[in-house]
Amino acid sequence: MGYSQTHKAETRARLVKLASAALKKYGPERLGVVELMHAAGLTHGGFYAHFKSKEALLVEALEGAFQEAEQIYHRLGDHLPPRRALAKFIDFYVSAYHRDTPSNCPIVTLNSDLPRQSKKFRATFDAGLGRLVSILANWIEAAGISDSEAAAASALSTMAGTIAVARAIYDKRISDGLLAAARGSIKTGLGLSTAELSKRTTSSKR
Amino acid sequence: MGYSQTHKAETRARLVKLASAALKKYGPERLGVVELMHAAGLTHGGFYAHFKSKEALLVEALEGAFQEAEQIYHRLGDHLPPRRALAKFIDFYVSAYHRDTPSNCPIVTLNSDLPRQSKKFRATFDAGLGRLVSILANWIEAAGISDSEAAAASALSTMAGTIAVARAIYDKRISDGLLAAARGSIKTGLGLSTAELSKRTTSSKR
DNA sequence: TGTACATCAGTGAACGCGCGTTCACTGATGTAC
DNA sequence: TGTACATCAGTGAACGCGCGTTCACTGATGTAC
Repeated sequence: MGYSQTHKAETRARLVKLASAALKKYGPERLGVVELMHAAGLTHGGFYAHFKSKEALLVEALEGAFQEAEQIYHRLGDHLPPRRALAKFIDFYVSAYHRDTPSNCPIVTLNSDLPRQSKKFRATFDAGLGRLVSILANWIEAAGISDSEAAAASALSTMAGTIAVARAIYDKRISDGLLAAARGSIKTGLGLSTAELSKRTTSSKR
Repeated sequence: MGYSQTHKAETRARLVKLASAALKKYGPERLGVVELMHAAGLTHGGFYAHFKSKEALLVEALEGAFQEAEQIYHRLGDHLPPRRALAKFIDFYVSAYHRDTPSNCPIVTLNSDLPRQSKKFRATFDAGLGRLVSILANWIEAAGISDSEAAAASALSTMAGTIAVARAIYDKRISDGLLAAARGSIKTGLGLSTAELSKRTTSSKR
């Protein structure tokens, strides 16, 4: 009866994925239903066969964005001793590459949009943020640093703020200096030794 | 001829001030011309007697927001030795009070909105941010810390990011822990001694 | 001092556009016989 | 195997609403005489 059973689910998944990228790039306000459907090769009317409303899509897209981030975090830190993982993560996150790649971390794009979003959206953000913090907190705890949850939250918000502000600065020299200073400051704040401080991974340069 | 010469200028100044507060509270998208004029006790049609467009208003409102911030920074740090000024500023900025007071710092509210705004708006933000960074950099330099400009930019973006994320977290205990951890981390990053670390000013509590 | 006039800040109805949402319809696909 | 039928993902015109902007008008205020 009708299309194959998987067809609709596939289209839906594609929409969520596209929306997730658009959300991180443009924010909730500028993510348009018409544009999204066009990007998926469909017309806008079909949208409501998949989602109850734009808001429902936003929540799913945000959830997807956080899940993707979790995967990246895990892939980045797995099979590394915790202090190495932390240093690598900081170098990866607080990088010129991340600054210049808009569709990346939901925290950076959305933090100042949040107070204006729906309760469900904010709750999803809250939960997703908590999961990312936990990943960092695990490394921090394993590295023998006390109060790991607060330290992780502090480190992550710090990094997100740095990227957001770095994107606002025209002068690339100043912006690069900001990034370097932030990397150093965050590592020092976590008590990472200068050995790890100077360590550079490939993903941190690009 | 017509109204007194100062009347129009006064109305205009009032509009800019109201817009500045609304901008910090709601962001550029949600700042409505109709609402603004109503808040000023006028009707929306009169708006264009004062401003060429909404965008022109936004730029002036943002400039006003930064000038206000500059004054606050100066008032806070003047007549204090630089290390004390720095510590006081960090305690003031990274506080529960600041987290719970939305219409305060343009950096926190606007950082993630910026990529979607006009070039003029972004340039105004860039310039304003630079001025705030300079104020911090002066204290940092006077405190004998090297690379003061980058350190100041790093500290400020860190603080703004912390507040933005803290606002997104529902659980106040976690959020408070984040703030405390961030204060410590920023101070450590700037090499402020534990003496200054434990120092508390009245404005930091509230 | 009083009156006619000119100015222009502010009014409020109306317009246009973007955008989320609705809805009657279509046509490709799978099922029943 | 082939034909009639039912389903439903997707179509595209249309609607409604918010919001920035325009514009003909008003009426309070200051100037000229």
